[in-house]
Amino acid sequence: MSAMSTPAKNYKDTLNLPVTRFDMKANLGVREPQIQERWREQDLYGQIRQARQGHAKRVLHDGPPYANGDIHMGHLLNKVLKDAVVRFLSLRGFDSPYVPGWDCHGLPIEHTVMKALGSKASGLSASEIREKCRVEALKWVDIQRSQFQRLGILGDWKHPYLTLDPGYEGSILDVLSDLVEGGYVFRQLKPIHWCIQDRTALAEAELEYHDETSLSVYVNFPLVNGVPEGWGEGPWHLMIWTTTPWTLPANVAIAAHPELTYSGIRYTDPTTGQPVHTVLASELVEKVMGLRSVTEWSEVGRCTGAQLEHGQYRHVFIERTGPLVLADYVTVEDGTGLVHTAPGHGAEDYRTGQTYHLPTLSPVDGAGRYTTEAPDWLVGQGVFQSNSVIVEHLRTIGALYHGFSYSHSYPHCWRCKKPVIFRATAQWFIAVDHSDLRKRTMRVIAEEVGWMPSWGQARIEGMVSNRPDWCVSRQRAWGVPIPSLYNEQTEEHHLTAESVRFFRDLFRREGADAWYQKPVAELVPPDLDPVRFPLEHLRKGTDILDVWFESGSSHRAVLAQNFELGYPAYLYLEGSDQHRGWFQSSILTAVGSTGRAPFENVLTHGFVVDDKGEKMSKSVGNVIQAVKATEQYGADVLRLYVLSMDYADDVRMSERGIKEASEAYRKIRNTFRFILGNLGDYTSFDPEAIDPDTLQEIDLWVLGQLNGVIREVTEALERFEFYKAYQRIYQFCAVTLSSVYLDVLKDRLYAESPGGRHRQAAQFVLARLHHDLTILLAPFIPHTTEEIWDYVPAAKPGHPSSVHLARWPQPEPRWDNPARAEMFTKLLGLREEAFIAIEALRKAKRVGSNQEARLTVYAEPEQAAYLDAHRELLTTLCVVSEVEVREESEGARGVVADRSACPKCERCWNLRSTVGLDAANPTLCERCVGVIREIGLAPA
RNA sequence: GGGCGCAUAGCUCAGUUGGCUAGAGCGCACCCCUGAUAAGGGUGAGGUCCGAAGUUCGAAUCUUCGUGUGCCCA
Repeated sequence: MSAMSTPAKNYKDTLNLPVTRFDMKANLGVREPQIQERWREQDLYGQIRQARQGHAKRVLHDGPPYANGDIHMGHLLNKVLKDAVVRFLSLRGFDSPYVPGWDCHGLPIEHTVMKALGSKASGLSASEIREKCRVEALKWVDIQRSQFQRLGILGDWKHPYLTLDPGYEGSILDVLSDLVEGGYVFRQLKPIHWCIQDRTALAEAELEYHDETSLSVYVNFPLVNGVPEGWGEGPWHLMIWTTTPWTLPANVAIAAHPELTYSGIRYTDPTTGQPVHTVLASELVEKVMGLRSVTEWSEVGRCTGAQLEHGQYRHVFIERTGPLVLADYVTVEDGTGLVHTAPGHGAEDYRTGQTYHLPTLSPVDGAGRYTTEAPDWLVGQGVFQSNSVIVEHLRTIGALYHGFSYSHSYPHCWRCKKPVIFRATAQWFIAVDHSDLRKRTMRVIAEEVGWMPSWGQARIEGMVSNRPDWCVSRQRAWGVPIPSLYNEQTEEHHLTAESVRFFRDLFRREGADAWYQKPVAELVPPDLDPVRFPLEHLRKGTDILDVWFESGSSHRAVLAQNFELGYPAYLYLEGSDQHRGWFQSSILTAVGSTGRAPFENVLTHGFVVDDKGEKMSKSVGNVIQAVKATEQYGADVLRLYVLSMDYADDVRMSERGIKEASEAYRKIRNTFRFILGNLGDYTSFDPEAIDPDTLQEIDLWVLGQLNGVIREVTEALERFEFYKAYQRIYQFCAVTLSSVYLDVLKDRLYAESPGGRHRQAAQFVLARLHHDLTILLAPFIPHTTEEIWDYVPAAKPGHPSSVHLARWPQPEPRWDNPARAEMFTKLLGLREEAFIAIEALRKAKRVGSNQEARLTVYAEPEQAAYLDAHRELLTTLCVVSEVEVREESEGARGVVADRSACPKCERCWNLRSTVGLDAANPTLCERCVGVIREIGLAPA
C-alpha cells in the first residue's frame, strides 16, 4: 500500500463492494430476441418435453386464434396467461406440451381475398379462390407466430395445428361422421340473406344498410276462432302491418306480445261505409284509425296478447289457416302490435316458427321469382315487382286497410349494392335434443368439468339450455365442404357416416381441395346407390361447415389424433366470450361423438379494456398496440403487467399502467442485481458446506419468510391466481429484501472478511434467494429470469442449463420457526417506531444516515430483559450506532433517538465506541481492524 | 330488452363465518444517502368502500332497487 496519505480511499478498496455484469438497464428490446434465439437454437421446448417424459400429463389445449391481422392486447393477454400456466406446470414437474393452433378458414379471410380481387373474382373457380385464401391465411399464421414468439410464448411453433391441414380437415369429418351416425345431422329450411342479383347467400358482415322505400300495408286477416268472450258477432279480424308485402304468400302465423293489451274495435270503413271488426294493440288504435281519418269507431273489448294465443285465422288469399302465436319481440313502436309471421323470410319469424312447429315456406327461387308453391297469379314474378301486385290484390278482395310508401333502413349486397331478400334454403343442422344431447351435455358440464371462475358454469348452462339447433352449413368457398352428394333431378341428398368417412380418408390424403378439384365421378362413396343417384344427375353439394364446427373439432384433431396430446385436455383457457363460442362448440361435438367433455377444467379471462374500464376501439382511439408496446417496453414488462391483474374480471390497460409495470420490473431487476453483485465470489466456496450454526438470526428469519413465499406462491399458482403470486413475490422483494434484509446485510457483505463465516453465511442466504426466486418468477418474466439464471455459474453438476428446466422450489421445514417470526414481527414494529424518531432528527439536520443515530428503547419491565437480550440484533436491524434498553417510566416511553456520540469508523462508516482503540488504525472500529489484519492490508 | 359478470386510495390488490380508527405495495410530496448510483433508504399526505333503501346492537361484507361498465344474446 503506497498511498497511505489518502486512507479513506484505501479503506474503500478493502471493502467487498458488489460487482456484476448483470446490467441495471434491461434493454429488453435487444436482449429478449437474443434469449429467444438461444431457446430456439438449443430447442428448449424439446428439452423440456424430454425432461418431463413419463411424468404426469397436464395438457393446456390452445384455442386457435383467427389467422387474420396483427395480434392485439387480447391475444397478448390470452397467450401470456397460457404460457405462464404451461411454464408453471412444467416447472412443477408435469409433462405439459403446448401445441399452438390457428383457425384458418372462414369468411373474414375469404372477404379480404374477394375484396382484393374485386371484379376479377367472378372469373375464378372455387379452387382458385380457395388457393388465394390459403395463401392469405398462411401469411397471417407466419406473422402471428413470430409476434407470439416475441412475447416469449414457449411451444411447438414448428408444428402448430392449422385447421386447413389435411390431417385436421380429416378429423373434422371424423367428428361429422360420428354425429351423422348418431343421427344428429339433418337438413331443414332456414332463412338466410340472399342476393338475387349475384344468386348467393350473404353473411351479416357482407351486408350494407341503406334507406329503401317500401310499400307499407295494413291488412285485416279474418279470425276464425279464438275471439274473446263477450265481443259479440263479427266477423272479427286481426290487423297486421308489413313493409314487405311480397312475403305474405309465406305467412303462416300472426304474432302478439303476451303482455301487451289488445283492443277489439268496430269501425266504419270510410270507403265502403261498411262496419269492420278487427283487433290491434290498444295503444295504437287511435294512431291507426287516424291513418285513414276514421272517425266512427268504438272499442268493443280488451284482452292481453296471452289471451289471444292459439286463436286461428284464415290467410287472406291462400286457402289455409294459421295460429296466433306469442313472441316477445313484438312492440308498439310501429304497425299494429300484431306481426305478420313468415318463418321462411325472417330470422325472428323463423325462431317463432321453430317454437310453434310452424312450416317454413319459401315460395321464392334463387332469382327472386315466385315458385309454383305461390298462388298462380304470382308464379314467375319477381318479388320486388310483386309488391304492388299483391297490394292491388288485397285492395280488390277488401282485406287492405291502408297502404303507403315507407322509407326505412334495409340490407343491401356489399358487392352489387342491390337490396337483398331473406329467403329460406335447405341447411344442415345438428339436432341439439336428439338422443338427449342437450341433457347429456348439461350433465357433463355440471359433473365432469371444473369451471373457473365458478360462474362460468351458470353462463354456459344458460346458453346451452336455450340454444336452438346448430346450423352448421354455410354457402361459402373457404372452408371444409359438407361432403353431400345429391341427385339434381330429385334433390335427394346422400350424406351417411360411411360416405363421410370415405371423404375423411380422401381429405386426409389430399386435403379438402380434392372435393373441388375432382370431377364428381371420382367422388362416389362406396355406399352410394347408383339407382337413386345415377352418375349423370349426380352433383356435389356446395355448402361448407361452420368454422365453429372446425375449431370445435380440435379435441379430435389435436388431442386425440395427429398430435396425441391425450383426451380430454386438462385445461382450456380462453376469454369469457368462448362460453358461446369454442367451449360450447367443443363440448357439443365432443359429447355428441364421444359422450365425454373434451376438457377437465375451463379457465376464463375477461377482456382488455382501457383505464376507464371501457372497451378499446379504434374509433375511440384508446387502443394500445400490442406489437408496438412489446418493442417499446419489452415482453417481460407486458407479461408482468398482465399477470399482475385479476383476469377473472376485465383487465384494464393503459400507457401509464405499463410504465408502472416497468418500474416494478426495475425494482425486481435491481433486487437481483444486488444479490448477484454480492455473489461474485460465490463459486469460491461450496454453499452446502456452510455450517448452519453460522447463520444469524436475521438470516434464519429470511429463510423462513422465503418458505412462506414459496408456499403462498405455489398455492396461488395452482389456482392460476398469478396476480396473488405476483403481489407476494413483489412485496417480498421490495419490503422484506430491499428495505429490510438486504439493507441490513450491506454491512456484513461489504465490511466483513471476504472469506469469513459472517459474510459467507449471508451469501448462503443470497444464493438460496437467487435460486428460488428466479424459478418462482420464471413463469412471469421468462427472459429476465433466464438472464439471471446465467449469472450464477453451475455450482453443482446437474445444474440445469435453463431456468425453465429447473424444478419448482420446495420450502425447507428446517427454516420454519414461528417463534422467531413472531419475534421479528415485534422487532420490526420497534424498528418502525425508531425510524419515525430518527426521521425527526433528520428533519432537524442532526443526523443524515441512520448510522449516526443511537436509540434508547423504553420498555415495560418484563419486556425490557427480552429486548436487552436482542439489543445487538436491534442495532443491526435499525442500522444505528447503538441501542440502549431501559425500563419505561413517567415521561419516558417508546423509542427515543439521539445523535450518537461515538466516532465514525472510516472503513465501515458505523459510529462505534471502539474506534481509535487500535493505535495502528486509529480511524477504524474494532471489527474493521480485525478484518484488515486478516486480509493482510494493515500493519500488524 | 334478456342472460352472466364486475365496482375498496391516482394504480394493482388485501379485507376470515358481518365486529377496533378499512390495510399493503407502487405512484405522489418531502427528506436522507452517494459503498445497489439513470440505484438505495426514510417519513408523510391520499378512501362518500359506486349510489339509495333495508336487515342488524353493529354492514366494505347480507338483501332489494338503482348507476356505471364488460361479455354474450335479442
